[in-house]
Amino acid sequence: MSDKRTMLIDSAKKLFSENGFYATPTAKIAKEAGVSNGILFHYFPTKTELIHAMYYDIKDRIFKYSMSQIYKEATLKESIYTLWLAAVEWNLENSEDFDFMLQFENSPYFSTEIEKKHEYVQMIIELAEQGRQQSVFKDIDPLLLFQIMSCLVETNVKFLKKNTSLQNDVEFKNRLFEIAWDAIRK
Amino acid sequence: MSDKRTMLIDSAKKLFSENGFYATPTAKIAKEAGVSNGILFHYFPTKTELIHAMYYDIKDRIFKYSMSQIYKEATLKESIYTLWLAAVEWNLENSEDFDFMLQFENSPYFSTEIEKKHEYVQMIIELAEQGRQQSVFKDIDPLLLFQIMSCLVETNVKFLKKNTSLQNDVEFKNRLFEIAWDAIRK
DNA sequence: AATTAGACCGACTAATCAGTCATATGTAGT
DNA sequence: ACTACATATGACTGATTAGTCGGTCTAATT
Repeated sequence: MSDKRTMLIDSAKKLFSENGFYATPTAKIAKEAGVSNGILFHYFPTKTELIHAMYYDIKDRIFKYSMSQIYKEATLKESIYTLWLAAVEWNLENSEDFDFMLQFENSPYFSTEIEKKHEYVQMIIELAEQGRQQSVFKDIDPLLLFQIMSCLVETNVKFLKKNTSLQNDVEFKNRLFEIAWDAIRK
Repeated sequence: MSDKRTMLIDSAKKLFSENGFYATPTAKIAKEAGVSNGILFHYFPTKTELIHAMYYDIKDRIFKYSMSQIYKEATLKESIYTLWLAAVEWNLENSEDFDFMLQFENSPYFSTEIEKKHEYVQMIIELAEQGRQQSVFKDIDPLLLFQIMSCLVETNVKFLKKNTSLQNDVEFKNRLFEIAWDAIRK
């Protein structure tokens, strides 16, 4: 994997999260990365392919991080808590990735088919199915449970980004988790 | 309020929800509305102002609809239920408005300052404040409570749009409401 | 030494698009 | 009949931008 390819993705991420991807010319991305315009299209034949590559790159990284946090002997609630916290903290620490994702997932570039394919989503859906069978979660579609958790994480991260003083407040974060937990538990 | 102005907004809504607003040229909007290119800029000096006008137009309409559903003697839970249901049903019935809103609220055109200005948002924030003071809701920022309700409505509408058979299932909708209610109640 | 292939450059182009402008018509007040 | 303003047109423009292309450089292979 080339150095320049990575630098292009990083620059794109930065500029996209600042101005959105429609207001970010490819030429500017190349300039920011300190490479030529032509090399961008050498690695990513179209701007769309660059954007898709970025999406998968981010999902992979958050998945790896989440998996590193989880442990096997945990109860269901503990697992959900760990995953919830991992998602919140990862998104706070990777703010540009978060902004990019928000924009991407609500743009015409995105479809639910793209989303469902990823192993990260599959893993959480399985967990939701488990909790439902054990009568711990409310009796609704596991995909919907996943989407509810996701949208709550999203809302919480947005809120914490605006209220920086609360970002390290463990007690507050626990209260936020209780909201999510009460929503899905029976 | 001119006829053509309304037609421009309607055409823009249709095209934006199909292709997104960056992929929709102003010329196409005018053509779809059956008016000249120039008149678009007579009513909306810039494309951005057209987009903002559409946002306020939609908020106004959902506000009016919600207010028509609510009644004064209702308990707090009843009021929240009515507002939640009104939002879900309105968004289901006004699918193009919903798609536009999703896109807009996650684009660089949008800011929380714009959101907070609207009386619809103000009204719900007040209700949230009320519930918090009465110890019915969890003890968190009313704005956050509003955003949590909004994101849950959003998720529910997205889900119902994909599962058309559930759209008229009152019992299912009640279960969806319980999720939202459990999330915010103490 | 000759060949090849991929990385790399940046000037260039073809197309697109937001917004302008000269012009014209309707219409309401004086 | 005159003024003034809102409504309307559509050809036009200046700026921007995704993607191309002709060509150079380097390093490995034959």
